[in-house]
Amino acid sequence: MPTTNLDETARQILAAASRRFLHYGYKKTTMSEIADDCNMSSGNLYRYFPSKLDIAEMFVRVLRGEQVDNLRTVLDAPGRTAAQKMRDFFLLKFKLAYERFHDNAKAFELSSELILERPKVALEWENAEGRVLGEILNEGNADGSFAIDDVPAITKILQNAAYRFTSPAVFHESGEEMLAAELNGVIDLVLDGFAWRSAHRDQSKPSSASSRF
Amino acid sequence: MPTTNLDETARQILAAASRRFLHYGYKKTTMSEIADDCNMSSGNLYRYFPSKLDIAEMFVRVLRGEQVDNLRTVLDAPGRTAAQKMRDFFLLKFKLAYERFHDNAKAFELSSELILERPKVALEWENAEGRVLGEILNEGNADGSFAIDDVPAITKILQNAAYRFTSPAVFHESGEEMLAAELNGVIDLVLDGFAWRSAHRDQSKPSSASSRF
DNA sequence: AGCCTGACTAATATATAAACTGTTCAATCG
DNA sequence: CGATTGAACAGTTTATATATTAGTCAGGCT
Repeated sequence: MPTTNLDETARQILAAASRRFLHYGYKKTTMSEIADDCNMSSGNLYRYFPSKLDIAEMFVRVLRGEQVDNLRTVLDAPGRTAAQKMRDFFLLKFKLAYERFHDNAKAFELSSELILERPKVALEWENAEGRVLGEILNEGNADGSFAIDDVPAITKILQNAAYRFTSPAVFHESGEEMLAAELNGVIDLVLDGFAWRSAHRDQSKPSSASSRF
Repeated sequence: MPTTNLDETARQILAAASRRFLHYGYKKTTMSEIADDCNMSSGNLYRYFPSKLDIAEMFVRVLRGEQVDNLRTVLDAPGRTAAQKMRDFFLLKFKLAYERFHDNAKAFELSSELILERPKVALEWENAEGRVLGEILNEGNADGSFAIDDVPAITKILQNAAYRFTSPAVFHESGEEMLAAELNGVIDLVLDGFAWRSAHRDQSKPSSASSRF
């Protein structure tokens, strides 16, 4: 979600609002303040954004677009296997989330507020990141290191398994290094699961699938 | 944490408080009300519990003790492999957490309040459940179906990977069946990881361990 | 006409006062 | 004398009044 399709004035509003959101928090910045920063009246803001929440949504969309672009660079890293890229992906995602939310109450407030009112935005973001992850899996399939038949399903499973390390609510329990080490442990195990499936791709069904109650 | 080491009066207080906590919520039940239910003065409560929060803590300890006992029954299930028991463990844990917190604001409030003020209790609980899970892993090691060298470490990893399905905050996003299916997907993958490690137990190190950044 | 303004309103948030609750402990009871 | 009480206190929650803010729109400006 780039800012290029936005009006010049809209971009100015967004920039002013963003500055205040991060510095003073979402609830503490008023529409009048944003308007003053842009040398316009508060009423005029509504010619460019339907509501204050939509300004926040656009701000978060831009940030998250940048984050997805950032994650996408993992795909282009030369000399890395698909397995390594998968690990890079999750470690980078964890690092970005940790740095954004840890000891940054303002960013956390903005994110919480938006997700509470606009849950769809969070889903879109997860899907966008899932697409990048899916490309990594496809790459592994193509070079023969993976043997994943249902890439979207496995993408979801991986996101679920790493949830603990991407959920901001939990970042205060442990330090960054500790969490990163535990994330690596999960990834190790998942990769070994892939290795097993790759080695047994011809077999009909994994035995574990029949043992659900 | 059984109630048997408690004074008769303490048990009466705990029972009265528990009823009110679940029916009216933690914050809305007063010490006077609990005392009235027990035909005693509010001051007398403090001869049996240091504070209101300690009553809540004891209540949760009892509940969680029962839950751990419940999970432990998975261990005694006859004719189930260690892998099946591991799946049973997590599906049961998920089901218990879901049923307790989904559409039960009072239980959720009590749990949140306690964990906010007494984070240690949550850790103890996680460790107690981890011990049960560890026994399952040991069983798999003993019968040769697993090949886990560091059982406590793998226990932690499994708990991390299943975090999404045990964290009450997230239970409103999807339905129970959907979440259970996704949990099964994670367990499938983890079990395949175990299978791989079991088949390669003689090798020196997994290749994935050297690719961390 | 097409933008833009700023007073206006309903709704939300803040500040203040009143009421209540967790906890203590000197006095009372058995 | 140990067990129990309930008034008293400090801290918190709730209720109320006041102020601010998001969003609207009739009118002014270019």
